Amino acid sequence: MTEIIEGQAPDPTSPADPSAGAVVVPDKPALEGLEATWAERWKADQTYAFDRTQPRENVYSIDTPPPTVSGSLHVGHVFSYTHTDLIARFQRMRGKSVFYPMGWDDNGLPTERRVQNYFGVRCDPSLPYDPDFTPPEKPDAKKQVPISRPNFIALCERLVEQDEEVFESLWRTLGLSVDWKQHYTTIGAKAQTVSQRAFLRNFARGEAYLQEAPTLWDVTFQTAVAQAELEAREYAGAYHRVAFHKPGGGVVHIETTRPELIPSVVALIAHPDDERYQDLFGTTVTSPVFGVEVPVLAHPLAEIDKGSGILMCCTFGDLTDVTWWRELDLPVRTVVGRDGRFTRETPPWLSSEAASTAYAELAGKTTFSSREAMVALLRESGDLDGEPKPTQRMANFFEKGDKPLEIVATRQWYIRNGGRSPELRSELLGEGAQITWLPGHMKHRFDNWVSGLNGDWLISRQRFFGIPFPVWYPLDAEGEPDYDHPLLPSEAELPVDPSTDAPRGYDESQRNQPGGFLGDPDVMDTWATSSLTPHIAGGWGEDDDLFERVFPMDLCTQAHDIIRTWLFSRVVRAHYENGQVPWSHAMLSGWILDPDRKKMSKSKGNVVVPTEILDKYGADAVRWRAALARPGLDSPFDETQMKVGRRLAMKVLNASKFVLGNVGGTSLDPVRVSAPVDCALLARLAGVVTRATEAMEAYDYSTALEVTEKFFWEFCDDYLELVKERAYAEDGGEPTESAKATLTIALEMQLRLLAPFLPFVTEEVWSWWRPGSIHRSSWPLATELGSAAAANPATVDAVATVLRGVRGAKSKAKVSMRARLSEVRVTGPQELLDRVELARADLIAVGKIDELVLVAGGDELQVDADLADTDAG
RNA sequence: GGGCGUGUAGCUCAGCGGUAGAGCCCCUCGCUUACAACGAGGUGGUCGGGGGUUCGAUCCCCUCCGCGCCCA
Repeated sequence: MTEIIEGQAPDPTSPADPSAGAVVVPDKPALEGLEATWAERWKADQTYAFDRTQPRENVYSIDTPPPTVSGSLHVGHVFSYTHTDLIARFQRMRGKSVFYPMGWDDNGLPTERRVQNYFGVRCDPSLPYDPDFTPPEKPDAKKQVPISRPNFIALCERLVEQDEEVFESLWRTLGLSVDWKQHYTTIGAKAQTVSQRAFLRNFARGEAYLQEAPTLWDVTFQTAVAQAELEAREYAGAYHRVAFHKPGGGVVHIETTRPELIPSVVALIAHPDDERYQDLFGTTVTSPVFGVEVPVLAHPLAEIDKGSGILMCCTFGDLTDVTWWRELDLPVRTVVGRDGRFTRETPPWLSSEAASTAYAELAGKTTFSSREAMVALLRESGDLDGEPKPTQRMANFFEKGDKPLEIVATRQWYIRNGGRSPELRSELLGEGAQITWLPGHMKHRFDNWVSGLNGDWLISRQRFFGIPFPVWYPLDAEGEPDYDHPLLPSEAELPVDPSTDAPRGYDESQRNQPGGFLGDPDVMDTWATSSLTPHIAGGWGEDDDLFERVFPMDLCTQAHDIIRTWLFSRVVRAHYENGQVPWSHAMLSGWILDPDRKKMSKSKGNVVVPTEILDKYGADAVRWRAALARPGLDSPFDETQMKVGRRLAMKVLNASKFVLGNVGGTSLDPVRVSAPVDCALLARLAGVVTRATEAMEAYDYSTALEVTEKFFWEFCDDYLELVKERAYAEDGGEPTESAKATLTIALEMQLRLLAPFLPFVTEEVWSWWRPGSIHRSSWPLATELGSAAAANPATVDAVATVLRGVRGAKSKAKVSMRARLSEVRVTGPQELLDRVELARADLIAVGKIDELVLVAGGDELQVDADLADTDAG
């Protein structure tokens, strides 16, 4: 008996060994329990271990999205991760050493909130690290204990570990062929070091910079928000028609949805072509209530046909205000603070008695309350024309927030992403063109996003749970920070946390002291970390030998909604760090929609929990359904489809039981295949192998499954039925041996074709008589079949047509398939009749036909049958 | 408003220049020694509407309509 060493594919072209060991076929094969059995075995055997001794050309490496561990997974995730696994398994069977790591995204807001609630703590970066800290025994969400950032991160890691176990178990049940030894997290020391090192290099090369500028600000989360995190939503508001006063008397009306910002007005603006305001351009007007003098200016972004055509620019009400501020060189007049409330102190430009009295009505209020107060003031002064008219306006929201974003001037870290540089934009578009997009049209989304960028990538967040910036600022004698000369660690010192570590040359006692230092309190945005997943997973800077074997990667897979974030940001970082794209292929999966074609989301309550569906139908069935969803196409979730996948898995078990158990097929030697119809079947199979292989090579897993599955059902329904009698014959000699060998060869090859899709059931059957794991065996080649497949596959069709005709006749006569037929007449062109003749004996036996007559005539095969008398009626 | 995609049997989807396909659903029959949580057979469509190119269009071009996503 031949032992096959793991990792070494059996050589199917060698003469089949009849001694391939005992065939053990269960009496009643079942799908239940296969996931548990094989997931455990694969883990123990390290079936999917990455062989890092292989050179780059023998490696296939994959960058797959690290799931947010504090979130929950739904069927959509299960589908798209399956798509990745189909490719991974195919490449592994093609002989590649597959680098398929799994990461956990435990960085960012969702985890932060979960830790706060779970442990009853909150992060206060100003506190020192307490090595002996233990969280409160009875967490009280209302009395959260303040702790240092390192303590907070330690708790996050503790919690995340539990989440990760649940996730890993789900992925193992689903059969993802991940190498679990390669796993990483986005908050761990490795990710911190990589993120900080990349940041230091970006800074050294001038790609990262610190700037005080108007920033989109979420008042709920108290943090800056990047362009990629915006979501435009309809927001109920009202147009207020408000009078500004001309110097010589008379008024000009503007319409605004945000009258509360009148105290911060810096100009009125109309379109340069707007006839109505030509006389006003270059003059000044005074604001109602506050009496502040502002210029009337012209700018093409003002829309002539919207409202009165003229509007007020406040710094800052929206992003257009930022453009005007920049392009028209306007002053900054900030009234809304970071907490979303109007500043308590009266701003200097409102120093007149009337203005400061009026402002007192707004100070300290939320934008909502101050709007009411402002409207009252306008009514009082008579500057509100008519009543506010309700409207829906589009406002920018943080995708996780529920209040419209404000714009405040803050100091933030940015990475240049082309938003302010046409040259860089075109370089990045050029990088996008290097990637093979699957499907191709997804490139447009990338191009559109890059072309539409209007500012650099804001990477700092005023949060706690994230990767800190490795930066301190020296404090001068007055205790004022010098932001122009940040203190940086060396790469060897990484990772650092400036909230607890002191910069080189200082000690902890100098923290926040005049002449001392100040740690940068901010953390990196979660995308700033995950933009480096190929580097984190690939050991960049720590294990360069590994990195060179896996980078640039072959494939990135993800859903299409994060092209603008995750995909784009990785292109930016690899462009800077490696001067190339991070992967050659990007495969975008669609979404799973609920039956009403709405995207599944937790808030809608239409999420299908993956564990339920896996329990109910089995992993192979769920994977089968996932494989039907082609790259980039959304597909509605339909449970009835899972049943079809389950039936296929069941059929694999039963057909295998027939071939290996009942018929007792063992030989894989194509030389034993002699009957013409058997050769034709193998010829057809050779064609299937070729087409399935081409499809898989083109990442078209759906087509590969389709052609394989179609053949499999025909194999079961037609061929297997046709040769049943011959295969069962006890002293059938060569014809029987031919049938048995054909059945066995075809089954074995089909198992390998199906292995990426149905890893559990194919492995189960493989284990009945083949050594090793099917997942380390080789992807089939048409040439394995040799001359046995050198026949015309059309014979299979001709014979199957007759077989179906015979069945149809019996079905029409409403008799059992076992009923005898006294005579069957087949008419058709001679060429086809010759093919039917090749399987005469099989047809007679399986159809229980007394006499089979072939009559030339007509263009296609027609079958007529007479029932034998005994069975008629 | 701009961009991308999509509209084929009741449902989910293939096909993309040469007489409409699959699975599910539905109907009928059948327990035949792989499979009754099964098998066999069958019904079902003016390929979104309208123009055009072509000997011929579901497929190519134009236009309109519906739906989805991305960006304004």
